[in-house]
Amino acid sequence: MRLAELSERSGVSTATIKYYLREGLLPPGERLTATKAEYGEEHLRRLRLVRALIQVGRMPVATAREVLKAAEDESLSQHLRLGAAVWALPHGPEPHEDAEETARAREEANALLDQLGWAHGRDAREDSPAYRMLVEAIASLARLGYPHDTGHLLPYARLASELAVHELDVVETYDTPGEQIEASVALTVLYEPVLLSLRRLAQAQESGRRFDQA
Amino acid sequence: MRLAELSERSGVSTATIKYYLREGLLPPGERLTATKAEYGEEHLRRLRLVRALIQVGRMPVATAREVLKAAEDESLSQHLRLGAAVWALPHGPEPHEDAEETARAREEANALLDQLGWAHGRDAREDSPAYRMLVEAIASLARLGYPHDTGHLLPYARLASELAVHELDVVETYDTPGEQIEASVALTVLYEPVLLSLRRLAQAQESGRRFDQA
DNA sequence: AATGATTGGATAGTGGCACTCTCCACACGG
DNA sequence: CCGTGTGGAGAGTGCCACTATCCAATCATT
Repeated sequence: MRLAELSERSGVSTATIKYYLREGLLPPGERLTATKAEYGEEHLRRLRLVRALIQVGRMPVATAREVLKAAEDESLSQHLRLGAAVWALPHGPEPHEDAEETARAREEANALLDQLGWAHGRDAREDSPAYRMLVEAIASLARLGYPHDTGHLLPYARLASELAVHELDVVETYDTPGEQIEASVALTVLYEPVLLSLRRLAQAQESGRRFDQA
Repeated sequence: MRLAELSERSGVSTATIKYYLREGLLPPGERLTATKAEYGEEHLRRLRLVRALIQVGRMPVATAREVLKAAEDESLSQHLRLGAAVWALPHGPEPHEDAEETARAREEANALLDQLGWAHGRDAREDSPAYRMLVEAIASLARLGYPHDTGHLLPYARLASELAVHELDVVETYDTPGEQIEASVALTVLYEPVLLSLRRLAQAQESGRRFDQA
């Protein structure tokens, strides 16, 4: 298929597809002549994945490129490739290293993770964006005087753990490593808005039940 | 305290505080003379909340203003004021109304919510950003051929529901409606990164357990 | 008083980013 | 053989969260 058809089938403008090609998010089509290139179904699929990463996952374009590169890098272990998307997901501001809440938040986070027995990569853990995101969120809660102790956090961690098991089960239904990687990237990113939107709907539901009893 | 002190205590530059004042995110200080204004502890607190909404909650400045306005609007019901932040949280792109997956995603979402008995505001539900976010996420999953049926989504909804109950319990520990509103805004926004980061850490943990068994 | 620094306020500018517009040479189709 | 369409490349656009610059008033110090 030509660029125009790729555009029509994906709902992405040709200008934007050209931009993604330039940025290396999409492999070039097969050049037929100087002015014609052929794109296949896998381009369409890749383009949809890219859109999902960028629009639904709110990932910067440069980051999406890194994720896709890591996912394709066969020299990395399956574990690292699976984690590529998680590592690159947007994660907000870095912790204020000079704030006193940050140090306490870090202790809180470590206590929580230790208690859960999430010892895997304990050394590397503090480098992870997700860890820093957790620390900053806890520090923000602390600054505003809201609860952020292990007791309040544990339910979240327990649920997160359940979800991870469930998600990896889904990933393992795919046969080839390549499919598993792509599934992991897609599910990590796409189930995030599912989870957030359901939480928000549940809050509305519960708040209505308590404060707006009809 | 003066603007400079407010800046120092909050870690936000004076230029940015002035910007927030201009944008109406922060009430003006008490003007003492033509060149002096006095800010109180409540300004500091409000500023920290604003920062949390914008930086941690990734909310646009204009949106944060709306949230805070709604939270203060005493003509609204407690239920609506509690929901202000949820309503305004960033929620990604609007569903492609002309895509066929969207219609099916909408059915899927309705089936799920009906099954959960989340009937509250069923009519208004489709207007809610969270609902549209859910539909778009399901449609994206469908486009990429990943599972998005009620069976897969139910666990997420169940967990979301647990969290909502837990969060509303915390909100109800505050005495005055004003405190409850602020707590609701802050907890909605700040527990979101907590949940996401824990999910990502749990994934890393679980993926390591399965694929990188040491 | 004189004076240099500081304050709050207004305005214009900056930088990052995701596109998007404009050209261009080429080539296919009638 | 010519109008339309194609893919490629570079510059431009629009948005947005700040941020830098001015300015007049006023405070702190001499």
